[in-house]
Amino acid sequence: MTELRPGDASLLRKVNTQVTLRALRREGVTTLTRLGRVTGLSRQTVEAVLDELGERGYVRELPPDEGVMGRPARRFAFRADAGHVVGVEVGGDAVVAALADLDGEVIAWERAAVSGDAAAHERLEAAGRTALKCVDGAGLARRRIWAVAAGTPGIVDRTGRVSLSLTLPGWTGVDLAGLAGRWFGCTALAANDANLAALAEHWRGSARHVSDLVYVLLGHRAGAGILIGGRLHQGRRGAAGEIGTLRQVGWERAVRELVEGGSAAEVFAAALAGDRAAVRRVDRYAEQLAVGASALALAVDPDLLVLGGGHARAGDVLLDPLRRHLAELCVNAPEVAASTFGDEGVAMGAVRLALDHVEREMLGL
Amino acid sequence: MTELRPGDASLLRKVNTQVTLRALRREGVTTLTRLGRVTGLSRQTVEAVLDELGERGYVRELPPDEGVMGRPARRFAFRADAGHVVGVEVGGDAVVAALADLDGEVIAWERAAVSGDAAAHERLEAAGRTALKCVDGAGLARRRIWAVAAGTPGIVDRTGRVSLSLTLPGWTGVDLAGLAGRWFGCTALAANDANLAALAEHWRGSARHVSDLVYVLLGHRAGAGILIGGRLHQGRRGAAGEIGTLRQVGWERAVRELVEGGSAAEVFAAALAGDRAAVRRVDRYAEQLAVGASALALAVDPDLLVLGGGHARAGDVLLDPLRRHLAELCVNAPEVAASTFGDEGVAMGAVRLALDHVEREMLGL
DNA sequence: TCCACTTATGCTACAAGCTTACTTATGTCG
DNA sequence: CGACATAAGTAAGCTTGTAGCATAAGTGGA
Repeated sequence: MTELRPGDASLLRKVNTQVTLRALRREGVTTLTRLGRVTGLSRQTVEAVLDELGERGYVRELPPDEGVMGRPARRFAFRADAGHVVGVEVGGDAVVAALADLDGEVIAWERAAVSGDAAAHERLEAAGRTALKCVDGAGLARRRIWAVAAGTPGIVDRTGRVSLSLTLPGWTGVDLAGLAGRWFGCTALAANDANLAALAEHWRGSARHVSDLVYVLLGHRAGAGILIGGRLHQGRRGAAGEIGTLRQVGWERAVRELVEGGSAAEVFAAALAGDRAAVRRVDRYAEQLAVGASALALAVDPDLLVLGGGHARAGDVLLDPLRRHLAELCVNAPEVAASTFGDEGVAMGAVRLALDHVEREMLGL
Repeated sequence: MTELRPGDASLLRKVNTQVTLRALRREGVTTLTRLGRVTGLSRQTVEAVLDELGERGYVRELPPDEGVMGRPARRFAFRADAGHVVGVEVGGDAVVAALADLDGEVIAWERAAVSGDAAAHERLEAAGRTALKCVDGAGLARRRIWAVAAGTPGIVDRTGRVSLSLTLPGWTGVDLAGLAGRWFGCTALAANDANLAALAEHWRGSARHVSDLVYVLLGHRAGAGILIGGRLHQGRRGAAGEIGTLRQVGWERAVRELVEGGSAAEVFAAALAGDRAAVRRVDRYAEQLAVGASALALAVDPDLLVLGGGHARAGDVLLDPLRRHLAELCVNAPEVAASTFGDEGVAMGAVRLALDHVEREMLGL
């Protein structure tokens, strides 16, 4: 269970700092008195906390509002530009980097194509170059980056090493987090791409008001990420959700079969237009996906199943047959929704992961 | 995420009460000074906390030790007999009740046979009777029971209602927690049997030092329970782990096929003796189980897979082929262990669930 | 029997953090 | 320019915590 430490008075301050900071960020620009009301803390306490946060650079005082009754209130705001994070997707055929401030507002995107059979060092170099370009292009000093996170296909262990990659050449064994740390000389994290995309959906996507979530990433390959209690569940070796590798489930084969008759986009378009053969092909794909998806759904019993990745852009052409097949297989199938992010989900999730780390640090563990 | 409340000084006291209580229970009979050292709190604080706990009846002061150097130290002990809980398994063909004190030491067991096709009200009556007999037989006043928990096959929702039972007649829709609450007029909880057995293994069984765990219950029917981060994961509707119902997995059929040639115990015994046909039969059973087990393992990537229920008593005769088939199916299969509890696992888990509730209450939220 | 030694207790002083109540400052509005 | 509204500032007091030191209550040996 959770380790529990004895608390002295400073613990109180930590808790109340956390409470105040959250309220301030939720409310936006706010007055002292209002913060007191909202948090349930006394004005004095809020003031003391804000002073401290101001000294540390996280909070700024604004000039008082004019034209209102009574003595002008002191106004405060969270300094979202106090620090920044970078989230990177290191994918099979592209690298996507996002630069974001502490509010998670993305300031700049940067993309680069990478060959599917590029060697590991080429892929890494492309990732680093793209991340740096993203920051430099935004005119931000590199030392302003507090954390970096990277997402990539394959199994990534807790230290951020790729412990197994079946799709990218030479990728197994790469210490992705370790190498990403050198880009800006800051802490770096790495995780499986589907896991990060799940995080993004929970943060700002289709799964905002949900606590247990299964995310299925469909594209050149299929993978899954799991959130339980709003937190990433990675498993002992980071392999949680890798059910697609089970032979009986056969996601790999399903993807291959789908694109036998042309590109996936073409098949979906034809099905949408009413082409019988394409409809059957999509239905067959959905049926095969449903086997793995229902296994995940039955194992986890999530509040929501989100479909993301390239194929999810097909929308209901794919989702409706999938829902049908799921209902056949599951006792009570979960709701199914499409991802709200396009091909930016993984990078967004990486931003969220980096922010999680920064926010923990910000308050001293 | 977790709701975060502002803290005043009383929060500190709560935290330190928790810390002190845990240390006291871990150490057994202990002196004031020692508790201070162990917890990292000052002796004064520990004393104040212990005074309070003494008044509430949770802690007792013992006469000082004799024959040691120096001034005799005041000695304290947790009063495990301050309250009691009852854990009940309401199974297909039997009811098992356990009475335990606050340390989780079982004071009395009580069992009763129930017909597999008994009506719901008969089964409930048998359960109530058994629970009451267990307490009465131990000479304990019924009002000393602070909480009851019950485990049963089928899907049990968060309120403790059986929302789906495929094996017990009339069982679907029974408000098990609500009815169990009347036995002793105290709070009552209910959950799926495999979930509770998983809890028991993590508490005092094979999974003590593990945080993510999949428990597979094998007997007349097959079910699974999942622990993540040491906590029960029940899912949206309490159906997490119900992968056995997936047709492709076919646990129900596997169980049927195993016992075609005689009772399960006979088949396992024959296999152990070297009977070729029995060995093949067990291997086939293991192979079929492995499909579902590997799906769970790939979905959750647990630290450990525990096998329990009647068939797990077969031991390595069943476990070894299962390990073999799992290794074939999983990228990196988890370790597999047999349950340490016989047919008492579910009731033990129910005891743990009830204790969890009591311990939360003991400290005020 | 008595005295030195050991160890824990009891007491006092004080610091951190939070709250409440009251006074004062600084605007707007008629 | 005075009344009113609103929030800031100030001071006292409570709870909970820690630290240091004198004191109590045993053991053990001369």
